[in-house]
Amino acid sequence: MPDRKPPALFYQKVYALVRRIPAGQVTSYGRVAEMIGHQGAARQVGYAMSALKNRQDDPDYADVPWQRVVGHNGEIRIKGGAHSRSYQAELLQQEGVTVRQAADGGFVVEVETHMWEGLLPHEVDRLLAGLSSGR
DNA sequence: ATGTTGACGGTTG
DNA sequence: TCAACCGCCAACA
Repeated sequence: MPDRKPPALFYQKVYALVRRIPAGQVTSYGRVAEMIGHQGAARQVGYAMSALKNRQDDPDYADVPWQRVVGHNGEIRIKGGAHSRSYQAELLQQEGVTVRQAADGGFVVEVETHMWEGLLPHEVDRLLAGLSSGR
């Protein structure tokens, strides 16, 4: 059952910012939280990513590049089993991101070369200005 | 209003 | 080093 209610404001902020991550680069849950002014809310950013799977057929949210958000150390943290993690790794590799496979079978993005610099505070302000009112 | 739930991140032993 | 804790805080029941 897809979720057709509009997402809560916090989620909208997360999605708006994640859409700005350039292809071929990544950022972390914690950095997303910090940039939108919710320092320490990294887990909630992950929760927002998880909620996207209920909106796959909603054109307003189907284009959010969720695969570009990883753990602060580059670790792929998506739940849903090994298949989901290898899928995220595959999507990233397709856009040119270096992903290594760790000894334990997990995947780790090479953050040293692919970490996104992020947006400046005033750029975030502009991006998030007047959310909540529209879709 | 209150308790539970996490696609986190930092600390501890 | 690495696993186990534990604080975090918005959403949701």
